[in-house]
Amino acid sequence: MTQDMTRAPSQVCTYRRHEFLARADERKDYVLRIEEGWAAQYRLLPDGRRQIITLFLPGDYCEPQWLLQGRATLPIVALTRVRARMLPHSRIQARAPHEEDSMIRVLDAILALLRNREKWIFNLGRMTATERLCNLLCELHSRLAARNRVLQDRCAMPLTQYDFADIVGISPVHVNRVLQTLRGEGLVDLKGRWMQVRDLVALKRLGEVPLDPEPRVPRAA
Amino acid sequence: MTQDMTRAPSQVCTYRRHEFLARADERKDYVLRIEEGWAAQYRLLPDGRRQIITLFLPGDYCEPQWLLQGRATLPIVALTRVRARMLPHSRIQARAPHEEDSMIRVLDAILALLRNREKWIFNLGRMTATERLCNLLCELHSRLAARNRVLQDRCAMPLTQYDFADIVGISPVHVNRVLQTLRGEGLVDLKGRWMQVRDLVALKRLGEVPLDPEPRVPRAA
DNA sequence: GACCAAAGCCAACCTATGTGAATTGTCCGG
DNA sequence: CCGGACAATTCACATAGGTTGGCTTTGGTC
Repeated sequence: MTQDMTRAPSQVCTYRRHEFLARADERKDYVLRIEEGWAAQYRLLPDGRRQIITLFLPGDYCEPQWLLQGRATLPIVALTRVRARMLPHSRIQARAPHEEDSMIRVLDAILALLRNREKWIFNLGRMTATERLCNLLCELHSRLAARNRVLQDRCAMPLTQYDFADIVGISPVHVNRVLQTLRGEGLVDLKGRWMQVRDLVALKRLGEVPLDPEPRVPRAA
Repeated sequence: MTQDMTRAPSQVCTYRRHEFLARADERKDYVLRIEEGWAAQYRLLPDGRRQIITLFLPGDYCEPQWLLQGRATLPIVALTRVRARMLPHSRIQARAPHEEDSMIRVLDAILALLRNREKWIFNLGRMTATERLCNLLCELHSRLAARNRVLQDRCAMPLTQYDFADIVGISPVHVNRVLQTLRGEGLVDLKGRWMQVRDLVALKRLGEVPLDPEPRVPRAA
């Protein structure tokens, strides 16, 4: 029987914290799907200034563009231990249109990235430190919730305050100041690799996150 | 003879300054290719803060994503009088792979946008006002040069200082201050809708733009 | 050629955020 | 239980860039 690319088990790989999932300009004939752990894509200036451009969370495709450009542009580093599945381009192309890991799904992921970057260009250009941080926390909360990784307002939060700083474009010291106030006002509690969201509505308001419409009761179970 | 979509003349449309090429969430079954004039995509907060996310210059596809998502996300406004060619999705799909306005060309444009946004997230997050402005001026200079719109270090520059402010995420007043110094130091001269680049190398250095390798002499003419 | 709006310019003052450097807390491996 | 490394916290001080408001120049239109 000939090999069925669409069904062949794909390879799983793991990375330790601080290990690279990609280096700048490296050739890539696959796309990763993160199964566990967090990773970050960043850009660095010789004088040490660092900006994180993209965060990859469990369930995310890690660099869907690799499918179209065949190479990485920026380095990607593991922020925690990471387990990821390697999806060779050939395998993705062989998938039927609406299956898991099909071409369409990956293209959708590219569009989602594009829109997320619209948001961050706005945040970095026009919002205050507090607004940016609140916005980030809301984004993380909702992305984790979408993957069923929020329980009772609590979720894992592996980012250090330095990581936060490099995402929202402020100094680590100021991250600390802002988090203190948010904690003091009873909005969120960040402690020991965990985040507890105490007042999501207020957090969204501060972060200029559009409130989503009242969830309607689902028709049937 | 049946109609040849790939050859049928596409419609040209024009917009006056401040007219919309797109509004948020509008359906789009075409992509524009700008022939003349500048346009900007932006995001606005109710309190008036505005951030320009993308600039469209002559030769650019205006919102290549429309091909994949069938709708606009953010408004796009003409910064000058604009002339653009409407490329219906069907026409793009009918094109042979490496022809003008083919699927591949449009996908490439999407990838280019994605990379440009990596750059701007970095700029907004980690660079100073002066660096951002210099970087922007270099970007514009090279994009215009690529379309043969730079003559003797001079090119048209329709952006107002307010526009600059909304691109690099600072106040109009500060744009003015920075431009004065750049002018004073003999790097660039911005005056009356024109830009004259007096010292491109220094400008790139200030803008943290990687210097490109010495242009090699082409093999043959 | 006069008029008006928009764009550019300027100065005084103010504040959000950065910097540097020291202190404390936490967790992990031996 | 101890030491080391990394993360969080604090404080004093510095500064880039924001804000307000007024004035001037430019350019397009009647």
